[in-house]
Amino acid sequence: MVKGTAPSRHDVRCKCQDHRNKSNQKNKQMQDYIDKHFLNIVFKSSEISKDELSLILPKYKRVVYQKNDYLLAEGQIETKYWFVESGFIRSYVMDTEGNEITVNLYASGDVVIDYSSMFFFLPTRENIQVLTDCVCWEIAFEDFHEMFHSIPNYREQQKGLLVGSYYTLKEHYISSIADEAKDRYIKLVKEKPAIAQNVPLKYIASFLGITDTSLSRIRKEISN
Amino acid sequence: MVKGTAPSRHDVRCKCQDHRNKSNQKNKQMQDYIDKHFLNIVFKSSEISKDELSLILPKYKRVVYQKNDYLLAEGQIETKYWFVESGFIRSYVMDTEGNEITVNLYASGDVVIDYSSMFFFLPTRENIQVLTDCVCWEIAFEDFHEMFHSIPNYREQQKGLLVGSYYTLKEHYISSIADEAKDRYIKLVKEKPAIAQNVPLKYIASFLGITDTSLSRIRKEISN
DNA sequence: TTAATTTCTTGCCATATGACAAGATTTATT
DNA sequence: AATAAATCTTGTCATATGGCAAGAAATTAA
Repeated sequence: MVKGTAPSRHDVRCKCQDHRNKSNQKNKQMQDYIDKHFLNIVFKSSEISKDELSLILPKYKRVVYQKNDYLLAEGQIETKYWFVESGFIRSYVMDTEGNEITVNLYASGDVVIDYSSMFFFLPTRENIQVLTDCVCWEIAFEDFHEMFHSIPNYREQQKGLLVGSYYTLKEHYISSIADEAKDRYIKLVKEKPAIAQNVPLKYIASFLGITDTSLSRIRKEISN
Repeated sequence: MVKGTAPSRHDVRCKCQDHRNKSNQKNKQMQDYIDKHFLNIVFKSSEISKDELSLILPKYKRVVYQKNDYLLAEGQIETKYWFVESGFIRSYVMDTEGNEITVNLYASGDVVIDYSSMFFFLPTRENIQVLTDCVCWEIAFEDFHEMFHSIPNYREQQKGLLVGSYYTLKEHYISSIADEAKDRYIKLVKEKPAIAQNVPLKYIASFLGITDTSLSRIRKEISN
């Protein structure tokens, strides 16, 4: 988690364009760049080769956000998305009475994206706000789109992300119907301990579909 | 809706392979085949051309299911998916106490698919059961996969379906948290009147995350 | 047509969770 | 360090929904 003197998001650009040519020296630099890259972790379980990575990684830009910054606000059209390297992020929508409903909570390794806005060019309903200072890796939709069609392994990997998001959402939804609040909270603590420990209770409660009052009581009950 | 003397699902195969060659006569047949094809409706809002349709449509097979048939049962790996032409379908999972929880209800024009099973080759948690006699258009995963990579317009269209499913699920989930049961039911009646009218109350109730008792009371309240 | 299922409604009571508000505790700001 | 703000806990009471069970209504089977 970056604190205090973190550069503003506008200063931070990855200078990786330089790396893209053929001398051995540069190849070695690229190799090193890939190995040390945070996204190496994200991509390494896919079929994507080193050569492909050298095309893909430079498209991702390291960006630092400061607490309370918005990655996206209601009404905007999403033209990029993010991988979280460090920090915590929430997304929320407003219900008819003006309450903020937490739709998702993100931590290191997660993908932050509003698929429907990005793929359908629709104004988003979601507000995506950084809860602590954050380091993210951002990619523009055009770059994503170009690589999605030109690099089959990237396409498969990204399709996997989308399906994974769908799966996670469905499991969460089913749990919200089938399990009672206490069990949902226990599940969250087990599966996402970092979030359970670092995100304010009211956002977790809303994510679980209950009030902060209820969650506080549940916590008390569990600790006994 | 097909009834009574409907042929069993095993008899029904589309004989469309025959259409794929070049004589004018055959071209005319193909044109006619495309124009009258149910899936023409599904694809016509995409960028897919007639030529591409002549490659795509023959991969979809017309299948008839009879009331209470299962398209997919828990533990199986999904190797195909369906478009619904007519009839009503439910998908459900079992919760820890053995209750059936309706995850989705499908009607004409909908896509029936368990993305996570199909794309990750995982045994599904879902049971997909036909509630009335049904006509569906089935496509095998291999065919989908081949066309997904070889026909960019098809890929975009199918990506759109996936994103659309994600969007629908998210809206439904948000509604389950933000709106009370009565409003959710009213929304269903407005957005999917065919389902509200034709699917037994207990499945609708479960889909809305409440009991049939509650939904019955809500109905009464609304009618007053 | 009659019987057997399935589906839907309704009453009674229990309970999980919400709404509101007051304090306590922790964190941020000056 | 002092003050302010945000976060968390806890009490009281209200209410939406669940669990169970009985009966009515509709659909299906014999």
